[in-house]
Amino acid sequence: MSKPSLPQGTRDFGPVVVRKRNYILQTIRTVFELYGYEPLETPAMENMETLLGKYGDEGDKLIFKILNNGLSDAKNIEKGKAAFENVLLGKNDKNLTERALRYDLTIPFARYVAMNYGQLALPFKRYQIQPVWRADRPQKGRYREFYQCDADVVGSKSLINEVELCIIYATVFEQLGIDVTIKINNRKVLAALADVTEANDKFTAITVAIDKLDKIGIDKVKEELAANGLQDKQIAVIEKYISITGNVSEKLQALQILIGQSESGKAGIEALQYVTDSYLQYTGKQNLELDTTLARGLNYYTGCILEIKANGVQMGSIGGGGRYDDLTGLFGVPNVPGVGISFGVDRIYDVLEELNAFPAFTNSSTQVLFFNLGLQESSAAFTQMQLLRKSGISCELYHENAKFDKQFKYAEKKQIGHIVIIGTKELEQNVANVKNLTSGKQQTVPFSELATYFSNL
RNA sequence: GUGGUUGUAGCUCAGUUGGUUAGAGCACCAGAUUGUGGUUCUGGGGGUCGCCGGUUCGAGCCCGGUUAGCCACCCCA
Repeated sequence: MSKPSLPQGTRDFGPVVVRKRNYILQTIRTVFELYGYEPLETPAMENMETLLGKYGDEGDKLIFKILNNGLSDAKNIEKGKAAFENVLLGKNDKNLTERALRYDLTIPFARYVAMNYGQLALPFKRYQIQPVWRADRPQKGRYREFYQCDADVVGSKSLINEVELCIIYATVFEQLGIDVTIKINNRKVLAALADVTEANDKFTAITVAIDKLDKIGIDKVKEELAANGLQDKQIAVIEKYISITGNVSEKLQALQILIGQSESGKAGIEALQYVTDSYLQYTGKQNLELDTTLARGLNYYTGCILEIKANGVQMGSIGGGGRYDDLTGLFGVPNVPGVGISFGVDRIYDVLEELNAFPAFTNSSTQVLFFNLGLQESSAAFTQMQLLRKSGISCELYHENAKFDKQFKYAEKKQIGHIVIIGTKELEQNVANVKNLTSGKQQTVPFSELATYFSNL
């Protein structure tokens, strides 16, 4: 038998890692609930037609497809062979695969809203924390199976939602102890830029290029724009745009001059003005930054777009989101606008690890280990242990009568803070010897006071 | 999908121009030590050198293929 292994790009999460991840997820979940968002879960797999065509050509290639069952049945063999020929041509065929693993949480959410539109109390605010799958090649911070952690509100055009989502970001990262900058921009501003540049047909190319500014620098951006067929005159306008600097109001003023005459530009500037003003008014924080070069790849965004940068850490964005006008239109229910945000759990984990910012309690769940010193002794220990457990103190009894050395090492390895020794001497007097493994101090505690002793630690 | 790089004990890694029986540290097990761990000492178990093939009298080392990890590009979280 060959060595067991994992599929490419997937991971096991051991006890220590799960505990730390749960801490992150629980923090996010609690804040979502605090702001009135409701939980939703959707299946790991969706029908192929639900997913295809929603993420662009690149996206379609990265969808994990599920092979149909029963292909070897006599009646299916011919259909299967024909379907396979289709697949070899790069097409999809229902006779070979009609289901696929979900690629993100937003499209399944849109599908859910479209299916339940009549029953939902609008606006519908939901959060969803589940894994998604992509047939991408793994690299740093990038996996084939990873968790997304989304909050969206659909059925409302109000910019109050944008403001609240920014505050949710700020609250979560404050609770996690990560100093962040929330970057905001608006796709309408970008559309206006394409408009005044007279390059509406090159909108995607422009956004993709300027999004890379901080990564590759202005010269490479200009090269990329030229490679995409933009004239020098047009590139000059774009250069003017990405050179905008200053604080929020200075940037907005500069935008006003550059693209304020365009309908779309005006709307985008107004939205940015409102969201940044309100955010400052409600939080008093200065960490919401207008970043005119923020573009974000996903093409369904139509309004404000957001991205989170952790300060003082070398790491890509740890969250992002934005407004989309008509996602459910893809499923036959038009005119349901929405806006949402997403947390990058894996990267947040890496940031906390790098900052050494996980709280101590994430290290171990067991607080107390009862030593096993024989049949009589361990029986008494078990009785005391159950009393502690009733008081909410997590504890365990060493599984067999082993040497002290072994029992100590077990406690040490599991980072259990205290051990309890009940031997024949202690048994006679109804007391236990309690040792704090961190300080090395030991004291004798009567059985009747054990629970109070540990509760008061 | 394209390219680079790595794969030797549970973990981190040595291994000379190809040459007897592949090593170290940590971890593990046993003893010194039958009710007080973390230190120390002694001994021990553990390997298809990722996998398949080729060159050679002889391959951990050279060549080809393959697979997995890591990294970069495309794209994205």
